[in-house]
Amino acid sequence: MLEFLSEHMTTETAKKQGVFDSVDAKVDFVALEKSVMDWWIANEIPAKYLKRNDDSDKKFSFIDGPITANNRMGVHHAWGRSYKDMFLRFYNMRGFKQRFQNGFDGQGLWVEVEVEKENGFNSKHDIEEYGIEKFVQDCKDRVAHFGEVITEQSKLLAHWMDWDNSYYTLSDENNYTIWHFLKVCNERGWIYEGTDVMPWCIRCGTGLSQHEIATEGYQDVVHDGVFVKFPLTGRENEFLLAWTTTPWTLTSNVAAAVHPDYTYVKVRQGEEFIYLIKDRLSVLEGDHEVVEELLGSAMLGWKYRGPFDELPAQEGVEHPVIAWDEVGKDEGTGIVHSAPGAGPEDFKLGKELGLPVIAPLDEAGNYVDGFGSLTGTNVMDSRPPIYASLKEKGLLYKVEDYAHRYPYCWRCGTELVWRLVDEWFISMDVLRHQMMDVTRKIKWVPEFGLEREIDWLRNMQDWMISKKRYWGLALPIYKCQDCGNFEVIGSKAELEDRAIEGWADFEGTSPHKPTIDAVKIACSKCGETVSRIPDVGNVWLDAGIVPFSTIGYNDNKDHWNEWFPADWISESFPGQFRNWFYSLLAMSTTLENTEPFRACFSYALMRDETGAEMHKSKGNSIPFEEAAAKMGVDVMRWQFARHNPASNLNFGYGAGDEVRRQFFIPLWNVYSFFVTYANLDGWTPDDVDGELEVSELDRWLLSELNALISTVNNRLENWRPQDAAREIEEFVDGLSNWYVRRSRRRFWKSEDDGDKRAAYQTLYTALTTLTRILTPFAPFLSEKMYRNLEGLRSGEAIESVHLSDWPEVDESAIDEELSKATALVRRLASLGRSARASSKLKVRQPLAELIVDVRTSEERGYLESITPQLLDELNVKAVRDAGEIGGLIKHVIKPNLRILGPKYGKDLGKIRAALESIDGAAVASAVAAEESVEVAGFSLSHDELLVETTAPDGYAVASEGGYSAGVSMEITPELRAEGTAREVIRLIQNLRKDSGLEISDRIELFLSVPEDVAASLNENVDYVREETLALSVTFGESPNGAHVVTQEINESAVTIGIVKAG
RNA sequence: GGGCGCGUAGCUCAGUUGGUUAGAGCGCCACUCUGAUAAAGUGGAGGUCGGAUGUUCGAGUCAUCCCGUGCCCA
Repeated sequence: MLEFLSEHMTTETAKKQGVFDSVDAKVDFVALEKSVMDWWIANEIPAKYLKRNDDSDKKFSFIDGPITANNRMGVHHAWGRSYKDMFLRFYNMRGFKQRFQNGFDGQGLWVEVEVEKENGFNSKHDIEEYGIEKFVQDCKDRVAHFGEVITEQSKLLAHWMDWDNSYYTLSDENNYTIWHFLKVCNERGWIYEGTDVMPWCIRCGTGLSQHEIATEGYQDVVHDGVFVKFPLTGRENEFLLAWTTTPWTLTSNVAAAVHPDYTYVKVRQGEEFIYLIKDRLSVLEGDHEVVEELLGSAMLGWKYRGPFDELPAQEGVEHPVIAWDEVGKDEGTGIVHSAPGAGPEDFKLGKELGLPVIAPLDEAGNYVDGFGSLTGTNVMDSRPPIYASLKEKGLLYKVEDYAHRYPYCWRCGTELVWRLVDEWFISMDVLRHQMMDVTRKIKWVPEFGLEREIDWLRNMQDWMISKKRYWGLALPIYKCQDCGNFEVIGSKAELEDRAIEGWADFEGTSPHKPTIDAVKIACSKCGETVSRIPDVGNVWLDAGIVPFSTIGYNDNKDHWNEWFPADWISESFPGQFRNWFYSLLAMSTTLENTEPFRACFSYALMRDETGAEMHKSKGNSIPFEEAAAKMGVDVMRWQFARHNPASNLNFGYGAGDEVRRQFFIPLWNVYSFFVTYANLDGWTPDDVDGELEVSELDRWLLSELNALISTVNNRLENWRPQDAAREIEEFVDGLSNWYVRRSRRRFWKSEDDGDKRAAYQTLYTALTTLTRILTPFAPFLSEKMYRNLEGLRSGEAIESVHLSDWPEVDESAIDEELSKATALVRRLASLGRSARASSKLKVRQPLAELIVDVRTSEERGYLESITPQLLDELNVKAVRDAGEIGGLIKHVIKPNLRILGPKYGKDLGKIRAALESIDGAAVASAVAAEESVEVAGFSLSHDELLVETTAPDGYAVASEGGYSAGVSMEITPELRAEGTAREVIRLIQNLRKDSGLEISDRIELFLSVPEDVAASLNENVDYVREETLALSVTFGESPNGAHVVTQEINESAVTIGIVKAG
């Protein structure tokens, strides 16, 4: 057994000044991060990092998806920003030149809504009263403010971007580049003004595009389901029973739709006859009698009196029964009230049939003229008067609750209505197919992103690009009120060229409302003075153009060619397939017919730790700064990095603590261990004199290290950070729980020999290499370790790990055989411990032998080389291969399926059956002799069979996956004595420690023990002295002043005293 | 109604081209180690891998259908 202390490692050696700053075994990661951050700032490391590869020929082009600068950023943003920072760091350390440009999104309704809230506005009227110019300025100010806030927050995350050069989607360049895009669309004939019934927010006073209400715009609510009687003309006392969930639209009823192929019934209730679909008879109240069945087609062409025929708006309208295939029989009455001015399907149907359109609402949701007493009242208040009117006319059959999903305004939460409006669109007829081709050229991560995007493109309608608001892209569409011609202006210069008035007022301002609207042009068809349409643009135009606007598409084509397309973009996927990814694709396809990015990395949603949605109002959301201050940024980033991005992330402090305890603390312990002993020994990395005795353990660690670099490279290159992080975790586990544990005595021992120097050299190499691999994931800790291990030591060293090079793989260091052999030792050692545990025999008690069984002859071949490690790990005196023990044990022969399967196919069944009853011992010896065996008429070679063995009686065995380890349970007197000695040594070591002795202090040892224990100790007295640094061993009472402890060992009371020697 | 995911231990998840007896962490209980020590390790209990059928010598893995769930669309 090695002694771990000696002369020269006495007090004076311990005091020798080490080259590394001492490392506290306890660590406060948050405080550590603060000090690293301060050092970065003081030494301008981020700035140096950004410039690191300015002269490189290799480029990595990242286009940032702009974050909305409308509020503070939250932890869910930190997730995405951590990915961005991670991959950019990886490529920076590998020498790729980058732009590091962050983006802020700033135009659109979301900003308007917040500014309205700040000012207490409730409607567009309030804004107009306040003044559009002031309002727009407030919006700009808000974006500038939150741009700064998010910048500062991001810096806390160690998100290193070129913060002074962030782009804003509200910039002139961005807006004018969109103009160019729109002009190109118009040149291809894709831009048109359409009239349609659109979802409309009466608070915001604007329509919403399909992109905006899909999915997250819906809420589950309960509305009134209203059953209304429509009196049939020419059929006395006969009524259609219609059904609607939007009673306000009854005022605009024009027709009633039935399904021509479904069966309807005529029902008598009292004096009246009611028609409805047969399947929905259950909706009727009270007694009824079916008097007739008829097909829906039989009802076509019937006329009825509308429920609000008295209104001027209804004057002259005839109400027919019409056919519609979409009529369902699962809800309502199978008779659908149709109002082409207030429902999208109704509008489409009405258009086909040439029905009149009655549009009841203005932009604030008030009834327009022609609706009698309803005129001027709001749609949201319309239920009571409408029900009252229907009752009065005897048409209201009943009202009941109806639960359904209904669209709401995604910004302000107001219930939407359907309104007939004129909006501007980009036709997708041609573009959609071109976009699909472009989409297929891109690498989507996760892969199903491709299908999602294609699916959206296949189904999406034309892109509605107009919005009747104030703050946003000024759509450069000029429509002549005289001749109806419209033109799209493609640049500022073109506008100046075409301007016939107002240019002087506009010049010097940004292209926003209201200043842009001072400029008028002359109609190219009729010469009339033409104004811009008042609408602003869809916000996804703003974000979609950035691969053009931010890298010089208009004014520096060389630069643009250098950086376009992006190598990589990254964003959260819910929503982005129809938003940012979509608009990027649309604009790049239109302008260049090519992909705007080569790889798209996307990730799911952040939830709280229990998997619930995070909401400020629910109190389960975590502010970013709080998370940074409580769990630390590295822990947060690691939690992000190790997660599978395709599934939702349950984020929280519990998970963070797990990361800290499972990963960071063991890593820190290794680092702390290294620094402690290197300092104690005065070891430095420059300590290169003398031979190194590189051990197998050293070679193993370096092999694992180089394999790790290679794997991490591969995983990150393929956008799989979670795999990279887990590989690193595996490595750190091996480093901590195998390399360091197995190497401890090499560091403790006295001689300054080649073996010890090799251990230091190896561990140092592993740690310094690991710091670099960790850098993209845990930028603070890696810097801290790097500074101490390398940066502080020499003026020539690169000052920051973030400026250092990513490690190269040394293929020659990778030894797969050794890696497999070591994996086998670890596995067998683990099984051996398991066997010991089941036998209740402590590791401290030496045992005579370990019998191991492995699965393949390849593994059998490793046994000799790993035996010393097994002896040491499991405290046994011998290791035996179960295959050599012949008749003592039972053999089970199994087919090696991986070889036999492809070779024998169906015959494998026969072989298996034969093996069930074969003579195991005979086959085992044949296999051991590498002879072939006859089985079921087939000649199988030794490597086509697997021999499994079980240990004999008297052994405790553990097995798993074809591996077994058994320890002999028989304890001889000699083994017992040694075990006892070990117990006593442990007691002495504890006592030394509790008594405050230095590691290297010598002691006088006094033992007051029963006779049998004394005998055991006498047999092992040299061992006891070496291990405990005892100069003398005395059996008897301890002198006064000795440190004393009494404890029971193997049912005997033992009293030990120690006195520090000399 | 259609498209795309997901479904593996009580919970959260891993499982690379199909291969022998499916793993980890957390939680619970017990134990071990004790000069990395407010760390670490080992064991126990816990799985018909959502279900069925098929392909195959062999299916957690591939195919089809069904169930549940989520997202996207109608």
